[in-house]
Amino acid sequence: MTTVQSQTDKRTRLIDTAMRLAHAHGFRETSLSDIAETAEVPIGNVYYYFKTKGELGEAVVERRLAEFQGFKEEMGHLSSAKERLFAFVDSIERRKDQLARGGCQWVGLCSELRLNGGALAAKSAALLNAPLAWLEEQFQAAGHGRDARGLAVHLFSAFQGTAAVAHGTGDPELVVMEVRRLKEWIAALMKTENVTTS
Amino acid sequence: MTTVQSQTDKRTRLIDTAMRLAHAHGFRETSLSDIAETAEVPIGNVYYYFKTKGELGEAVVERRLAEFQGFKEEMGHLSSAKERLFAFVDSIERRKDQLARGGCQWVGLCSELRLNGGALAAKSAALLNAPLAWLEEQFQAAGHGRDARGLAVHLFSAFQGTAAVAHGTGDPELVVMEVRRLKEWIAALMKTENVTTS
DNA sequence: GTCTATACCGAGATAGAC
DNA sequence: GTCTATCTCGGTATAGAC
Repeated sequence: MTTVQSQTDKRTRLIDTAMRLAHAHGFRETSLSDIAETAEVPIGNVYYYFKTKGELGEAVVERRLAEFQGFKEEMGHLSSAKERLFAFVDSIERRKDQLARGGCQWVGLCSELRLNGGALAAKSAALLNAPLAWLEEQFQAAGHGRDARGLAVHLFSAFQGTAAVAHGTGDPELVVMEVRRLKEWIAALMKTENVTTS
Repeated sequence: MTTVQSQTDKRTRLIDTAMRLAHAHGFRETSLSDIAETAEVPIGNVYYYFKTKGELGEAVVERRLAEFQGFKEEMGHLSSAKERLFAFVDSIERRKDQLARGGCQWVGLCSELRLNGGALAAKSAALLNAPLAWLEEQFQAAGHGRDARGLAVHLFSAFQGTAAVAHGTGDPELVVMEVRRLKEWIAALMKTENVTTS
């Protein structure tokens, strides 16, 4: 049992560390040695858990996707789509420092791995599409079925752009400014045609 | 004279190629061999023009900055800030395919080189700040001095986000959708307090 | 000024001892 | 299952012939 646990511990530690370092410096920029050293796992031992670096990358993508799944479930407790949209925006503000330091942890990874081609590229596209699809559902549920896709793209773009600019300037306060604007936008939109719950 | 010209030609070709490949695959991902081969300059010869890869990177940044300077000058022909803001947005739409393929050529480079530290990082920050400052001036000139900075950040963020999402999905039509939205936003804003020319 | 050959290093990956 | 030693390759950079 101890053995099994220490196995999963190491594996988990490797993924965690890879996730953190990849967010800070980019995945390709991060060497396996860096990851192993930071995770306190002997360098060569990494290959016991992951056959290639790409496989570790997949694990990181899956972890990020799971992260978003977790977010969705939290949102499930809220009763209206409007509340969920506000909660989404709030979650952006809560991560302002993280965003200013390394950009968006989902789309940053996605656009980086996109070039790799193969299974990784395909899988990483979900990092973009999952949040987009979820936002689209919310707008639909909020009675904006007509251009739910457009609204979702707009909100998500605004989020991405804010992350990019905050990262570029290193200023987390820009996130706060933009979040306020986004909230006003959602509020105005919801007044237009306020329909239903869930 | 022929000799001198072929020198500058090679140097120029190297920068051009580096710029193109860096936009497509990222600067660090692009090897000097790739650049030299594509530019049809012998590999080792690169070091006659640039002592290090970083120096070539600087040249690329400078070229991108010059590109934006050129844009500013074109905009100078327009008589009102409002027109210039619309022209900015139009220029985004014109580059939709480029954006869908490789993201924003300014900020993409900036955020990539940011990690490098040193002179390159400092210089590349201008890729973000120059457009931001210019947008701020336009909003000021258009009579929105109060929150010109906020408006500039908003517009530029929207641009960046659109580029990121279009790149992630590979769909240039998202740019068109967002551009329409941005134009409406500017138009509404200008009605609010329409003041002056230049 | 131009180009070739090569040194050098760090990264990913493997073999195999324990 | 765990870890060390090592191979290989590709990239930056240099020395030096022409």
